[in-house]
Amino acid sequence: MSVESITAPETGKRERAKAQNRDAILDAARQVFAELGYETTSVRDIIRRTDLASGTFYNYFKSKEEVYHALHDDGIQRFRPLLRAAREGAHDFEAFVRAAYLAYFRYCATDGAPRFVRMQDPAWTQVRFDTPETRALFDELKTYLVDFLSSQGLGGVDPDYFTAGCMGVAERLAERMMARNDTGPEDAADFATAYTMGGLKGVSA
Amino acid sequence: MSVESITAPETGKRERAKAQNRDAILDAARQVFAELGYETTSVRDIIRRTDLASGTFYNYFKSKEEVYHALHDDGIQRFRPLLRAAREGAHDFEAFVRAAYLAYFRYCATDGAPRFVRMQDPAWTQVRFDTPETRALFDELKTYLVDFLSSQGLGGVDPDYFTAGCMGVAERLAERMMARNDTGPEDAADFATAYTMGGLKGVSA
Amino acid sequence: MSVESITAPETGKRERAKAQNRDAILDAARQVFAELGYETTSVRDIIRRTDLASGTFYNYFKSKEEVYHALHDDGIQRFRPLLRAAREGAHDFEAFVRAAYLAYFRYCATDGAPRFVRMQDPAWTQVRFDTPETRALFDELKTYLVDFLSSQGLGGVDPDYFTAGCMGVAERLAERMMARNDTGPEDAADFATAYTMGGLKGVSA
Amino acid sequence: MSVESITAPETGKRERAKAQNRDAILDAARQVFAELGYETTSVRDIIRRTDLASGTFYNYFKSKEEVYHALHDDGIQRFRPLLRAAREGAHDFEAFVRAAYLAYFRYCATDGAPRFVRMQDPAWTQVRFDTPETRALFDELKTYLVDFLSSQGLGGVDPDYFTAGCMGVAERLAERMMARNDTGPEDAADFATAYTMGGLKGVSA
DNA sequence: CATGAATGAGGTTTCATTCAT
DNA sequence: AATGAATGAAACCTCATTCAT
Repeated sequence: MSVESITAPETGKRERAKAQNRDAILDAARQVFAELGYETTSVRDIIRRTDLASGTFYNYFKSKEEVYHALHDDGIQRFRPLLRAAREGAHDFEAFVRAAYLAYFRYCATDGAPRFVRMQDPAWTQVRFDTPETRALFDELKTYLVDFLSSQGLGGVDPDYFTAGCMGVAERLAERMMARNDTGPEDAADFATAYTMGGLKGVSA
Repeated sequence: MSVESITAPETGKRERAKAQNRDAILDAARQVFAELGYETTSVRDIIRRTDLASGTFYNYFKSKEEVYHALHDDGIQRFRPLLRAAREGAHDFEAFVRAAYLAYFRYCATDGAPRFVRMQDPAWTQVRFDTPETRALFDELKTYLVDFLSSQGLGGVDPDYFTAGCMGVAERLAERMMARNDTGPEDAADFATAYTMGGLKGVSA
Repeated sequence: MSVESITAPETGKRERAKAQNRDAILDAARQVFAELGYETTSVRDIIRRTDLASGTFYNYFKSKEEVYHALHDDGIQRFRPLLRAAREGAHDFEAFVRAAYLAYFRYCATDGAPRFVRMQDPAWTQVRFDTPETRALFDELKTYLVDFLSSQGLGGVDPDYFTAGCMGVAERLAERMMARNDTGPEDAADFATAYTMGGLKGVSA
Repeated sequence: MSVESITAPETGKRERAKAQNRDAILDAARQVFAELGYETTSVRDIIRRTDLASGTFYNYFKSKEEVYHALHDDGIQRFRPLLRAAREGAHDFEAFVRAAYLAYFRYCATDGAPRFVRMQDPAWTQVRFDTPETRALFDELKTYLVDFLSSQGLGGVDPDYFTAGCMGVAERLAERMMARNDTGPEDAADFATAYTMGGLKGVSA
């Protein structure tokens, strides 16, 4: 019996299989949501993409909504460290803003469908849930922004609206960035940073 | 009662009935979508809210998606004249931006339905379709912005990103505005305008 | 337009079809319950015996239990007039008792499975629900018995126990009668009447 | 105790554990059947009430039906010695009848489980299986009754019907006894004995 | 022997849509 | 044009049972 098996007695085959299955379901769900859209996707569609049996789905998730949330929250949990790193690496406001936007656009470009979009003619469907994770991300960003603002004597700016404005810019630019071929995360981050720092004056400079 | 109704009473009644039925379905759909969310709502849920029979639905719409689009596009069609009016009444860029934001926030405040949102604990679901109408609105806004920008010698600004940024700001601020009690369309329009014109410098001025 | 259509405008094809379908489901259910037993039977088993589609079942009944009740209550409703007739035709207690037992045993012998019994090796299952109809039958019988008892100055007999005893005799004898080949409703009614009137003394007389 | 239990102390423990597990399952089943009714209960419901794993169930029973039978037959096996005792303690027919009824009503009052009844509003469901045990009980009772009858020169009484009548009276009175608050096993036994010995004449005496 | 996750058949139920009235 | 019952595909989900650990 190895030391390993003492320190991690729970990591037997069964546990590994469980984690693998859960991940297999999440992966399949990510794909199917991206292809069919959230609404059109059924639980069957998801499990058909795995080599698991239908009943197995219900050992891991209660419903399609629950997988969606898990996926969504996973996404946010992967992004939050990036945001935190942007915060920690940045020593002035503009550097933070740029790093945060860049992190987000890169994340969107590389990470599987951050928003599950059915990109088929004639319509795509986008579903957004407001979960605790979503709100926590919003709040984390707000905190960072407020810190910088108050350190610069800009306490008068409405922090809620400012945070919302930044997120709106990020979301919509990400959407355009991914629809276009002539531009990537760096361009988008440059634009978004200029817009956020100086508005029209910033972007036209 | 008009002459028409005497000579051909059936026709007038019928036509009125037809329009009434269509409207009844749309009204019911608006309510139900708002209550249950788009996904959860079924055609049955919609017709149950009217005093029509299930089959009658199909005399007016082919599917739930079609009603949704009709509702959505109706919303956009109600908004576009407002945007055009903002354009026509404005003689400089900032005046246009302000008027456009104000029109949008007022529209959201009074006609909350276009973004069928289920605001139930603990999550809301927002579904957005990308329809020709949606794209036409985006393009109309882009045209207006480009006109102003080029008239000011700012042709170097990426019009697609700029439009996207403005719409992102509008959408997210609208969301916050409706969630908060301490602020309304005017405040939101002031903030959005300042953000769009001058970014952080604008909003902190 | 005939007089008929005025007096019975509701009796169109549709109404007739509805009644037929309901009956078809009940008939199928009666058969299947008798063959498979209540527990083993599924809603699918029932509709498979009809030429209706699966969904149609749910236009008529909410569940297997509901069909069962309908069937059960139907049975009781068919029996109650027989009991009432026994009461009305009888001028003394013993005549009533005999007529009632005979009606019951005949009813059991002819009417489709009054109790749904799976008579297969190695076990049968008998399910009994206690519904308002069941209780109403018990109460009706009790009323008749009490009337006769009090008219004979036998008010001291516990009417609840007496009624229960008679029903117990009826049920168990019916069961035996149907399991045996050497005896029929008349014999069973004779025996039950003798038992009820005079107990051991009665039956051995 | 054998040498075995010294050299292999595990065996004793294991055997005890085995018996305990079996009993745990039976106890859980008794509860769940009583609460949910036979049909509604699933094997999962039963094992969830124990601290055993689902697979363990199948080391002891093949199916829900088998547990049910075990429980049912257990009940009958607990009752049969009481019936035999009634027989052995009684020196005339009436004494036997009274002792048997009393034993049954007491048994029902204390050991309600044998007739797994779900007494929920508005209906209860009673399931009865006809097993070899059930038939053996019927036959044992019939034997005793026949013995007494023939010893009294009453061979002409139909023993099958007579036994059935007695059992019907017992079952139905037990049901009423348990539903009522004003009466107990002794009253019920008195009534049943009077009914069985003298019918209406008996109970009104 | 106990465990408990995986299995997948099959049950329940909903629902968009059709079509006879 | 309105009705609303019938349809049956297909969704959801449960469950008894197996079997690797």
